[in-house]
Amino acid sequence: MTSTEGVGALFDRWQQRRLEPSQCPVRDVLDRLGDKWTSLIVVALAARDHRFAALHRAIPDISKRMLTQTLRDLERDGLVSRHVFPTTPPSVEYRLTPLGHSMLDPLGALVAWAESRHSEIRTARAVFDQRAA
Amino acid sequence: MTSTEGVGALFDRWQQRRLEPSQCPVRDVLDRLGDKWTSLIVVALAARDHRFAALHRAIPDISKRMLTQTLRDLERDGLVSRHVFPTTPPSVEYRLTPLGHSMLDPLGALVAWAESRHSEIRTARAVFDQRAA
DNA sequence: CTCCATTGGTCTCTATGTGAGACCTGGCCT
DNA sequence: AGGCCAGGTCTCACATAGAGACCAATGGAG
Repeated sequence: MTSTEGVGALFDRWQQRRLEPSQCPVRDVLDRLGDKWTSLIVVALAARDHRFAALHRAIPDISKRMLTQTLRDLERDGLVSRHVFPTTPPSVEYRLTPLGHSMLDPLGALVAWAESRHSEIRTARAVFDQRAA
Repeated sequence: MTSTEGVGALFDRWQQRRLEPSQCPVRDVLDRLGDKWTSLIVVALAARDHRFAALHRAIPDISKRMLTQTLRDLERDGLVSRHVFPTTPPSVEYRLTPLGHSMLDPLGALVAWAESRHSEIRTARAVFDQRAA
């Protein structure tokens, strides 16, 4: 079965379960990727482990508040682990867990899609905006 | 090269380009998937074409406001097409474009990952919440 | 001829989420 | 004693999202 058929079939199963978010793995998981920063942080941590400040430098337009919050959520979901070192001042390193690493293949597929289709999307936007004006 | 290395390498390229969102395909595209409803709508339309009200029934907890807005964004990006039929009252059908269909394979990979890892994530959450309390 | 229901939205108001940036902690160096 | 560092938390202001009333055009019921 292709992924396409798979997604359609999955949708029908959702319908049967009436899309209760707590029952639906996809809602549960895509809602997390469905925030502005999660995937960006995962990709940054895929490249290498990062300390808090380094992560903030890597993704300059996230606020400390959201960085903390997103990291906590990722930690809670078991995708990221947090390691405190007793230096002074204490330093904290964030790493992908094996579970986090297991997400990189599918996420990579999406990223590859994004790269290959980007120009097509930008063209579509330009056409749409042209037509609107 | 594995997707993992691919994602890491991509990250380094982002760093070089300083992550300017308009220059970065991944920001550009993941920001769109990074809203609460886009992927859900794409998956619904993957199963079959939908009219506005049917889509609203399929995803009951989206507001009309956000449904309209998300559909417009998807249309603008060329992932979804809008077809108006001159019935009375006029009916509108939404369909995935070929570009939209091309996203289903990578999206399906992510969905499959979500399904297979869901119980692991739920366990991790329970452990984290336990520890916090 | 009037009244109502229908579809695909838009509008307004409120609630929630996000960002900016000040502040905190506490040990070390000068 | 004063200032610095990392890794946060806190508060306030603003942007975004949700709920639900409202709308326009038409066809059918009475």
